[in-house]
Amino acid sequence: MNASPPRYRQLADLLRADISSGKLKPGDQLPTEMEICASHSVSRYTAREALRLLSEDRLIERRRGAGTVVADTPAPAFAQPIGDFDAILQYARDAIFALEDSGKADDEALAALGLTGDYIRFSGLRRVEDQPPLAVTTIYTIAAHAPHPAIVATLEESVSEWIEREHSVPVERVVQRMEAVALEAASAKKLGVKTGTPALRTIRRYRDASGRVILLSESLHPAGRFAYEMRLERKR
Amino acid sequence: MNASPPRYRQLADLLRADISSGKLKPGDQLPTEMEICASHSVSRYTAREALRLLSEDRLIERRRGAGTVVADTPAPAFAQPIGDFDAILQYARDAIFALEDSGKADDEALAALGLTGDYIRFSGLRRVEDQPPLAVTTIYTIAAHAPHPAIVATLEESVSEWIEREHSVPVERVVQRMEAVALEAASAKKLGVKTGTPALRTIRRYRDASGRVILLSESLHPAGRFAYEMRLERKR
DNA sequence: TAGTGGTCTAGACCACATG
DNA sequence: ATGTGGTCTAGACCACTAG
Repeated sequence: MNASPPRYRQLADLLRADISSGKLKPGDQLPTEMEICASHSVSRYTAREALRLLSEDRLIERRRGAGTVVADTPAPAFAQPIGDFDAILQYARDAIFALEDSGKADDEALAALGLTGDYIRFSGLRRVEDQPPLAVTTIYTIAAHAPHPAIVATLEESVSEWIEREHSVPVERVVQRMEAVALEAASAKKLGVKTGTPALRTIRRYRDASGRVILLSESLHPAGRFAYEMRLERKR
Repeated sequence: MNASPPRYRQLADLLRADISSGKLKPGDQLPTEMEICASHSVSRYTAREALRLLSEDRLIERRRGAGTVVADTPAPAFAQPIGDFDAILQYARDAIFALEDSGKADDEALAALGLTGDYIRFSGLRRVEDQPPLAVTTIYTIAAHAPHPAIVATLEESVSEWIEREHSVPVERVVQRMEAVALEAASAKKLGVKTGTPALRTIRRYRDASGRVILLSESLHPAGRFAYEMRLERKR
């Protein structure tokens, strides 16, 4: 005999059915937590757990003070178990960026990355204590919003977070690109490996609402020191 | 002024530090919820929210009655648990899998990939018309569910989709891992590049509900022919 | 059987969004 | 000013694991 699923899951399934049946369309308000408590005779905890499930599946979006609405993007077959945007910043928080050099970005390098305009370059190493460096990283920030090098050198957060906070320029979109390359001499030397060693090249472009590239980071992770892992769960 | 983060987040960060510093190693027991409540003077809700964060990051595993342990997957400090399922499948749809060889998988190869049991191996090339091959790909499928080679050779969908459909074995979880490697002679030859050429190595493990690996695919994309791109939008 | 994590209730205060 | 979701407390019972 199967035990019946917990109430918050049954409740989530009811709400989910309202969404997938079209009774609730993208943008529509869901009942508030208190309304759900009353209408289904459950405590707020149970209602919140149900809403959390839908939220993890990206079916709804919740905003304090504003309420809960059906998300625009309809349900994919697979859902991301955790918040994608914050997760991408995880690496920036865990591995410190040891600044080695900075200055105005030269036009040739910018052109190779598809950037035009004035950018400031910050070069350094990603590392964790007592370990060989994980990567050489170069960050280009739009000159108008660039922090002072002394600030970057002591930053606890990522540079993109600093810019968002200090200049109130929200990052709307991040595109990350990964490919294999051979390390050129300069990067290889900094990493303590031979020229030509394979490396995972990761480029992230952070754009604001107008599509302008606020920040671009390029990291070169030598073979064996870094692997990028992502996990996908099938949603129920 | 920055508001301080909620207590459950601070608590999660403390526990996270114990794990990434090595004070708690994979397999070690974490304090129980009640111990955390007592030692940090928080309610059980707060302790549980903290543990939930770590659990979502796959840093710990919790079992009713047994307790909480640090997850085996070591130092995922730099393995980012994020993903976009469409992005993963995009590649399988665009590039056909040209089967070249198949047979029983040998134990040595399986062991290197962390697999045990009977698997069938399918080896081939990923390509698009009139282009040099994008990758050498090897697929291992659990023997009990393996399709006949003749079926694989003409498959329009991915092998994992075939297995799901034919055997009603739903894939519950996919983990994809990417890193840089140097190509060994055999793969380099098939791709028409020199031995030692850098390549992006992509391994995907498809698991069913019980955690068993139904299918594993390994692809080697030589430098310059393939880039993996993912796009993240800010919510809220 | 004792102790764990999973579920659930009934309260409370707060930050924030909207009118 | 009102109401929302976010955080937090202090209880409770249950299903399950392990000694």
